[in-house]
Amino acid sequence: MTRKAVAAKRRAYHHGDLKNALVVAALELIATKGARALSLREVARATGVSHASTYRHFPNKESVLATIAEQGFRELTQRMRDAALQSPSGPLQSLHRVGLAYVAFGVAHPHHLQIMFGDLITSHAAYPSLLEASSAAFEVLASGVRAGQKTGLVRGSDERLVSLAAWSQVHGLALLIASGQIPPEGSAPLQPDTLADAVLSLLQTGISAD
Amino acid sequence: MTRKAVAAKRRAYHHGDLKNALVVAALELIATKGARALSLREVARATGVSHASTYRHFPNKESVLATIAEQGFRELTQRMRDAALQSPSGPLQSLHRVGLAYVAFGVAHPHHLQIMFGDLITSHAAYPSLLEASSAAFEVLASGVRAGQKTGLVRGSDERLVSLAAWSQVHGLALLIASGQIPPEGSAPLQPDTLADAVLSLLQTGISAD
DNA sequence: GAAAGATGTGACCACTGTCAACATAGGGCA
DNA sequence: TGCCCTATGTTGACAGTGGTCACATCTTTC
Repeated sequence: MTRKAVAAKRRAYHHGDLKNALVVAALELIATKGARALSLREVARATGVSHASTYRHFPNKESVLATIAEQGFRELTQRMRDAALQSPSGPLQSLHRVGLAYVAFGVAHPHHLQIMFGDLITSHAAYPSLLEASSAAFEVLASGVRAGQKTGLVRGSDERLVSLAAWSQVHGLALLIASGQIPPEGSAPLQPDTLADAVLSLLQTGISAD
Repeated sequence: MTRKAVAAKRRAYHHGDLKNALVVAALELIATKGARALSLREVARATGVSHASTYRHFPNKESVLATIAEQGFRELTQRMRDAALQSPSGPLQSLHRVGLAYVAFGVAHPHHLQIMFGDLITSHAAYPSLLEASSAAFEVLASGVRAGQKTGLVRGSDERLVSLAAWSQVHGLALLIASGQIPPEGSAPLQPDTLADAVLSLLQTGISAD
């Protein structure tokens, strides 16, 4: 056992991995109380550390959120990539699954979505790696569209427009579900995945080549 | 001139219409500094009134935001209704225009959109009139879909699903544009309305009957 | 014209993000 | 081995916030 490990065990003055510990604690708090209610002091408290120690690892609160948002984009990208590759049965089906993965992510992590797309982070441009992570996510969708267009299965005018349509559809649906805005009128309450499947089918019809 | 008016003129102890004045001031501040940065004390300061007076008219900060959100939904509803009625050239065109109106609203009032759909308001259910206002907005879209289905121009299985698809599309697009997430790659930067028009055409193709 | 209710005020509380001065631990060099 | 330097953590302070209270002042009603 190294010196460091021993020190860590008896809750040493130096934590050893505070930066990560803080992010983890922040995620837990966000999961229970929402992103907006997050306070750095509470995060520090939960980590068993003084309130100012945060500032040795992050310049400010926003940058903590930016870190979390970036992680969110990376996980979203991963989920979409996995969905795209799983049983490669053609570009359209692949795109459909990517969309489902996006919605599923949003439903599973509504708070993450809020941080990623809300206004908690004033300017994404201030965090290059965040920007890069979000572009990577968008790129999964865009490349799916390109593949579809290459095989002639997806309408071909402008890749950006079709990608954006798909992105909007999936993004809007995820947000509406995640924020509980879908009106549950009627006898049978609609399940998120059923709903997503149906909605994405309509999208698919729209973007398919004639 | 009434007593009240005279009193108002010399900045009386009693304001006369503080509730509205506060909302107006809040809107101005939000327009310049964003919804998240809004503080009740600043609103009170801008209105020339003590910070505690706010609490004679609103139980808390959230309810101020709820009022603003409600106003937003009412204006959105109005815009969509106007768009639907303008030159009645068939259900599909009408729906298309409603969608454009939605996106236009979002682009014009991104902060409003944030308040209406963000997590600034913890539970919409706590504000019945807000809930009613948002339902009214959704209803404009839904009734457009119904009209399309009645004339056989829109796919007919489940009205809710088609409405939701349209809502998602338009909502997602508005949010992506309003939050500046659309990647401006390429030589020609896409204009919001051009973009919305193109995306909504794809949606239209998707929901049209074969 | 007085009592009752509505509306505005200032003092106060607990809490927040952030900063500066200080404390301590660990790694590199003698 | 021992010492210094730097990275990391702490304490204490500041201004600003949402919210409540007792109190002041105005309006309405009888």
